Amino acid sequence: MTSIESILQQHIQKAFTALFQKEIEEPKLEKTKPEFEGDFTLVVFPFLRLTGKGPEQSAETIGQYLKENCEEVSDFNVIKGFLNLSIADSFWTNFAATALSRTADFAKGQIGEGKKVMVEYSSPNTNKPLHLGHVRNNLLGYSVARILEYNGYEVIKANLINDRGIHICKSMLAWEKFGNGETPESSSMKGDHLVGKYYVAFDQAYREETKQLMSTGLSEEEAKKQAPLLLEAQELLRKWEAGDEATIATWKKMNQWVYDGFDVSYKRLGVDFDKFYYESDTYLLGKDLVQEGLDKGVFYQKEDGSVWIDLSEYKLDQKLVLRSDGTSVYITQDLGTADQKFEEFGFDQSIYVVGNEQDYHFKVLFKILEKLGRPYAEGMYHLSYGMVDLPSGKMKSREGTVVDADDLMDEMFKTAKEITLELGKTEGLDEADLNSLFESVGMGALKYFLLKVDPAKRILFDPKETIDFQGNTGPFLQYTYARITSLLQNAPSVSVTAWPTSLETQERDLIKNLYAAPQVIEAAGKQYSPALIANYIYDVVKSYNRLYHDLSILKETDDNKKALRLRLSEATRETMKACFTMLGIPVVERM
RNA sequence: GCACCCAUAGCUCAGCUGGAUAGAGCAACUGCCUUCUAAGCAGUAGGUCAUAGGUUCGAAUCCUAUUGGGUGUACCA
Repeated sequence: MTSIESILQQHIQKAFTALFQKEIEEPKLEKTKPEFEGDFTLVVFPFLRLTGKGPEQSAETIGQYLKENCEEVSDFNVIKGFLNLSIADSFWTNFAATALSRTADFAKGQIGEGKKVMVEYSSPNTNKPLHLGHVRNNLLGYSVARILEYNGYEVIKANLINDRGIHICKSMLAWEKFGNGETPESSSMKGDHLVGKYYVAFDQAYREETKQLMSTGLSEEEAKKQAPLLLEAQELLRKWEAGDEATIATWKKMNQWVYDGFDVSYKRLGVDFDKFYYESDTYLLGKDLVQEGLDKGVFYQKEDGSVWIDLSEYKLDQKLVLRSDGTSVYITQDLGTADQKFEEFGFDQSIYVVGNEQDYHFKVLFKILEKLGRPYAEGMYHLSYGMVDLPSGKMKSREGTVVDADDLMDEMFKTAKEITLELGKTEGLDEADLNSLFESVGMGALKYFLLKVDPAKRILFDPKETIDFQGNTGPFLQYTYARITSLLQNAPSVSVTAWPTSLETQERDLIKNLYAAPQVIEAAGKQYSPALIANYIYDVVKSYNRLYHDLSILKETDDNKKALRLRLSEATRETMKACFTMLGIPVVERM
């Protein structure tokens, strides 16, 4: 379908040849501001050199031409240098009659047709439960994957689990020392929380030791390095790397506890994965790339044997890629993992959903891949997002100043329950229906709250203030969805003799919003931004609610008008469903 | 020190590749439920778009500097 914008643009180009004998590039069109008459606006200031006339006169001439030569343009007006064009209602009703009868297809994008993209997200450590920061990551990653799917991509959702290293050894050590064999079963604690408890226990004991050592006259730095607990944890890591049986057994057991816990949280968040990577499998990868880099002259070696890359010409400094003892660092394994992923999936694009504290890391990573001549380097993208902070500052697992993901979801459920029961519209729903309703509304509120803000921005979360359920929120959207559902359930089938030829403002506004769906979905796919979808669907819903409030639908006596409004209701519902799917927000049939 | 990100109403956020009098929601105040779900709709009030320059016919948007907040810059991950 040719968009109305490009129809107008073509006619404007024709107008310039016809009126001024000048060729112009595709002119930019804007949406007309609501306080003016019209649908699209051409700003004529940039063209004054070509027209040789003043702004009003130029606009007037072009407007006249369009009105006469472009059937979609029903009228125009000129204010200063702004040419406001009104699109004929017949165009909008025709759109409602045709494309909106299959909204879900209409809204789908094609930019990803035939392309494969990997989205890596979540990527947790296995020494502690998920917190609000992880929630943002998971929702963002999942939503972006969904958005890309909607744009036609084949999407592989990947999770690279950081299952090895000093942090998990700390939890293991603390559990061995203080745990008395405690298990998730014996403590009836979720496995990830149990392991997290020992991570905190380690830190407390470690601090204690550090303090002790400092009182014997050691500096803080020395004390931190010499604390027996840390040395033991490091020893445990060495044993793990050596493949010590008992150590591996404990490691496997405790990791499994964590996975069992994560499974529950993931399920509740509504996220899933197609492929899991484990750092215990990948942490040795990448060394062959180091050799390749040396051979190609991309890397250089110092006398002590360490290998570096000089990226100072890109303001990225010099970066170590291999230690002098020959062991790899974080970026080494990331290089290797990138290769492995590409070999396995042959993607066109690869997206890493990782917090903005790693901006530098990914710049370096991508630059190295580019310098090594990796064909896929161009398709790499770091979807960087801001931290979720508390009024007191950063969340710190070790210090217990975190908003726990499971607790928060419980909290959301509770609030949703309170509000729902207070409104008292739930008669006829049984226990199971009610619980699923509370869960959907609570999660809808949480997800919309986190996804509606631009990923680049940090989010301030105040645990003392509950997340809103009114206004620009998930529950507001869900409510509108439920209301439309109910309306359509009561709707008779109406036969149309002719679609209306003129529209009410509320109808036209809604249609224009619905019309924009493909553009918004495409933009969200290009920018990897669920926020665009969230803000868009809010606009759609607002315009629908205005129509719902101001105009009657089922009681409309003119069948043609009634049919149009029902069609718009269906289309709104379908558009919402599509957006909800992309955001991972559950739909609610009744609330 | 150097690099990157952010700064819009009391609070939380929109504002597309520069365009008309900067928009929502929350909180405050005011209307609207014998009519399709009031988790709704409508209205009032609230802004020197951090500051100062610059580019432009035109800047919240682009450039430079400054201030404030965050992050990174480890032979940690």
